[in-house]
Amino acid sequence: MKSVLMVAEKPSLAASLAGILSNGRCTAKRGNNGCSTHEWTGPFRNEGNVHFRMTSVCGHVMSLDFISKYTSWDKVDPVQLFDCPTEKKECNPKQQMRSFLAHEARGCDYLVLWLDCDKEGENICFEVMDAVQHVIHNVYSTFVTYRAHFSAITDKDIKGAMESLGHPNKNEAKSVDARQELDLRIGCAFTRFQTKFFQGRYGDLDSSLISYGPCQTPTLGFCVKRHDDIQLFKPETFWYLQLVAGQPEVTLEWARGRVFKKNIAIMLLNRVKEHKEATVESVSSKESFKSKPQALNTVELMRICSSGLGIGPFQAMQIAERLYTQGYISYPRTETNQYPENFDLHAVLRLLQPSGDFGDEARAISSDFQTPRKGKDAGDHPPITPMKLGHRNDFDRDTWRVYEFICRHFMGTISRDLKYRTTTAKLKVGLETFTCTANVLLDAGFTKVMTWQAFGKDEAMPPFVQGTQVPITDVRLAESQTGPPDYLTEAELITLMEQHGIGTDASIPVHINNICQRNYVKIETGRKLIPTTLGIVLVHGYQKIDPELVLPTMRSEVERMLTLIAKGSADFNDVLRHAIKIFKLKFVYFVQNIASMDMLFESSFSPLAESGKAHSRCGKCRRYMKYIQTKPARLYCSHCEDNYTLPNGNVKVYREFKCPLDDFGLLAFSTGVKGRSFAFCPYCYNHPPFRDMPKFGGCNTCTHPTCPHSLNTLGISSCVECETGVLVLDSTLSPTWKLGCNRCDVIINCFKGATKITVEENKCSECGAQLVNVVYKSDKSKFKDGSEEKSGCVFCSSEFAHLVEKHRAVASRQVRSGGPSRGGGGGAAGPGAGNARGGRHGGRPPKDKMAQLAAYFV
DNA sequence: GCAAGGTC
Repeated sequence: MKSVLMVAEKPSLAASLAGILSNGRCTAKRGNNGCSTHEWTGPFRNEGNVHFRMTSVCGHVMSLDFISKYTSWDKVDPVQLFDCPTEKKECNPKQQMRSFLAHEARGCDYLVLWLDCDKEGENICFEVMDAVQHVIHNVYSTFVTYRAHFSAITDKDIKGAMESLGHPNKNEAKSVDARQELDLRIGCAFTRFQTKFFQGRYGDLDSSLISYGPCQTPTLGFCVKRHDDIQLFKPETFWYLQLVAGQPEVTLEWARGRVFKKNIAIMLLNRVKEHKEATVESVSSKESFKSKPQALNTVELMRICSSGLGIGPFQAMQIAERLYTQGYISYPRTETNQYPENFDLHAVLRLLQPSGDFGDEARAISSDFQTPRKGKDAGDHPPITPMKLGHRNDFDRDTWRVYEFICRHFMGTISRDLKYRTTTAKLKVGLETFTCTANVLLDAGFTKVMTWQAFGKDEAMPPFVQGTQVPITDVRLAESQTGPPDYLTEAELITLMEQHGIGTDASIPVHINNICQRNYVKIETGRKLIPTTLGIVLVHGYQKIDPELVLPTMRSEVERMLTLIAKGSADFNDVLRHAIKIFKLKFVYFVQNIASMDMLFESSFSPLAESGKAHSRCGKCRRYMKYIQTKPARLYCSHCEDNYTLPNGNVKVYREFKCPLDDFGLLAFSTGVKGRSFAFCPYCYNHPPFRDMPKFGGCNTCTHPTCPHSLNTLGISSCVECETGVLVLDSTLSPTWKLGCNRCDVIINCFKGATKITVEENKCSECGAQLVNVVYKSDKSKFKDGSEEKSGCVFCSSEFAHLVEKHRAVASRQVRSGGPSRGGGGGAAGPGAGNARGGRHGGRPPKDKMAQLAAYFV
């Protein structure tokens, strides 16, 4: 018996297709990459019975990238990315999709491709064929490989597709290859160039990546456009007449709406004032409808989640994905908003009826079932509908809200339209016309279940009778101003993206998420998108250099060229070469004129030279803080609007270290090689986290139990001179090392050139100081026996004696007792070992470190 | 460290 391999785009679809094609009689076996294989026996074309094996991929198998030589941002000029070689790599090497497919293809004579019926699906067809070409004989032959064309996952459609198999479309697949290559080259070239150009110039750019992309940049463009409209808006004053008449009194609307010239308004007012009565010219009423919704597709789901539920599209899709994998809703990524012909709407309605939350509505609708509206059938997946009844307690709050919305929306689509009556009265005063309208609800229709769209209160109207006179109670001139538009809402942005073909249902939330994460826009209350300074400056910069770079039409122009490839009317290589040439020219021009964008950056951000080298991140918002060197020296976080006082002296960023308490980037303070130095957290320095830590203290006064920079971890012994200080290892200047007192100016330089020094748990049996472990590079060892590593006591170990010197910090205040006798006057003489041990020379022995710490806690 | 497109 012959065998047929069939491949779908995702595991869930493979299962559905196998179920339909085998009439529910297939076996299933789960692969270790999440893809299942289903098997059964049945007839195939004119082969009689064959063995079917149906499996799937997980979206694309391959993705495009530059060859490894061009991955370096430092060694490669971005302009090279327009011509350099690319290669296809497996999207997810861990999945081993290619070898999985090859394995499943063993022994198969035919290949039937069930990928989604769009260009991406066509492209994946060829990825699958490539993966199995060495296993299935003649896989590129039209007698071996077939393509199923289906537009809905229904019995009829799927079995029909099996009866009329076609062939994969090479041109459509190639158009996707071209799109991938263009996006890669253009996006990466611009992104690398911009990032490298601006990153090194400004200290307070709050994004580590200044990205450009053919979808994300126009998306940002929409947000900035609205911002500019608001900024450029000039309010205009206008005037209008308000007429009060009738019994009960109503304020009527002026048919002219408003006028922008005051003297004209006054003239018209005076003419009206000549009359004491208004004439009822007509009273008419008509029935109006508000249509029930169309079946739900992805974009509409995202829009309503954002505008109605306050859940962003990215999160909404994550929730929808989870609801789908748990079987509560149908596949959530679809453009189609029309139910398939034989879709069993009643079955869905039946499963909702037992619900305690909307079961009443479900039952009411089932006895008053209405045919749903027609919409668009994109041929991908059926609309999003409930598949299983869920209960409030099954989900977290937002998941329930999304699920409940999907259920209620479904019921809305098979409800009646909302019906209301509008009554309009037209009153005439001289030549001026005034109207009064009142709406009265006749049938709530779908709003009974979609309660958030409910009709407002019924409106009343005085009993105006045509042809009669009505006394005018009052007429006055009102003044008002035109207002600016509001910022773009997320729902509006989604609509704009959809209209301009920016992104797809699956990628729209990703693009919006991107421009938020890159700090180009912020989402404020009401899910409005407010562009940041960075976002505004970027878009304005493009507009100065090459406005096309930010126009949504740029994407559609590329898509138009790609369609030529897909239709077979243009050659793949010609189109690609042409498009790359254009964008390379644009890129070169952009690079040449980057100064005009830089001017905008200059006026919005602080050049790095001015803001000093020390710029560390704020622990609250993770943005870089401004280093203000003018006294008093401080760090300023412009986002949080907080200031942090700094010690006077040299302040540098202390590598990548962060304070474990507040996430602020650690800094290193020093007054020179021979002066004091310590690590500190700018937040703790101003707001000590522990009672025993002094204000304006460094990490060497912090009693955090585990932080690798704290007094607890790096303390060695009590100070050899002052009463309360502790000598703490300072590694901020390594490979220069010192023990510094955290209270006075005592400094013990030691172990110069060591690569690593760690403070050990154990104490010296003689003086009680913590032991240290010192490591030198093998060829740089300073130990007399040449060994690389030794543990011992800084004060007592003879092997350490020649590596430890003691002196007082230079250019600092006099310490209390002083005395040149101590420790041989700061020379290299026996590191105060004498005073540390004996105390006979007036010094005290170093106390037990933990006892010292305990004293701190009191 | 980069794009956009699938899907999980």
